[in-house]
Amino acid sequence: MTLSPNTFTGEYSYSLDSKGRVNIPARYRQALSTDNENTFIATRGQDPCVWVYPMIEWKKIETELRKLSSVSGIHRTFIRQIARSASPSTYDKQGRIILNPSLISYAGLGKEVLIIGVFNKIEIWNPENLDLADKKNMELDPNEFNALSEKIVI
Amino acid sequence: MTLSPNTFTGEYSYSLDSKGRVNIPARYRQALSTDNENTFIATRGQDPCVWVYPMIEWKKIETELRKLSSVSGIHRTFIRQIARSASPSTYDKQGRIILNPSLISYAGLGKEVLIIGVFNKIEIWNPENLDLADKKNMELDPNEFNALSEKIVI
DNA sequence: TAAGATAGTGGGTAGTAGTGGGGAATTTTC
DNA sequence: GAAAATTCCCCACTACTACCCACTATCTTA
Repeated sequence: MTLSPNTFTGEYSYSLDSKGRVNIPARYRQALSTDNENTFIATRGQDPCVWVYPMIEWKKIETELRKLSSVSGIHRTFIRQIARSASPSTYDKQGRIILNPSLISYAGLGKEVLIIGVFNKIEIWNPENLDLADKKNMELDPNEFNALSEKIVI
Repeated sequence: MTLSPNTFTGEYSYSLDSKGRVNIPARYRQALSTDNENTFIATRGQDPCVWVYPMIEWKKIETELRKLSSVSGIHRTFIRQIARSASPSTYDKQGRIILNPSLISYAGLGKEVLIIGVFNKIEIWNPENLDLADKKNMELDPNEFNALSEKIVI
């Protein structure tokens, strides 16, 4: 049973092999609509992790970025930062995508990785980094966190 | 797997040989639609790098530039800068294009170059220059960068 | 509970991609 | 018109990647 198409939730512990391959959880693959052609785009997260978008979700971001004019230097830098780390990957017969070395080192991934579904995208973490990042974000902004809980009813 | 035709993302480290040849990453060549006839146009980037456009993308830019009035000196200079250094290059059997010496020196390219796909064009960088340019742009306008990330990347 | 199906992991291999260099063809110079 | 220089095309070597297969563990179903 899956929720809406291209929506991911839940947490999985998988392994990254010596060739840079990670399995996409079967649940997530089943949630992927066919127009994605079994393809994801992996890119740098804003936290130290890898963000994985279904292809059609990524294209929405791309469309937004294309609207930005290249006249200003900061726009060019912004677009470049996002584009340079983005690489499409179609999963193989076993359901794995390939992460390129630069993404692996950015997220500090080792053999054991944590895969988390965050609605429209998937995050891939080194389990240790996740704890650190969460703690850090909480400490930085405890009020913000409380404000959010009041705003959003779960 | 490639995204839409004539769309490039990702980052590659390749070498510029003694004859001024650089490889176009296989991924990018595969993304090139056939009406480009294996041809790119290389020109000066607005940052200190080489911009490489698929032929048909370049033609669009050319028509845009034609529309710009040549009344103002700034316009004339802008158009001249882009036009004078633009040169077409069809890639050889091994997938390489040739960069002319003036472009190489403009971008300060050495043996090792960084190739970045920025959606509608490809950028060729000296890795050191890229860091500098990004830092410079960030310092000029740090707030705008954050504003953009909040608006666009979800 | 047993058997079949599905999911995750690991490794081998053929084909492709990247790099360097040689030689033919063309252009330039004296 | 010949020699030199430059450009362009082709070939060969190496390394890597994408694909395929096999094994094990887990889940499902009868």
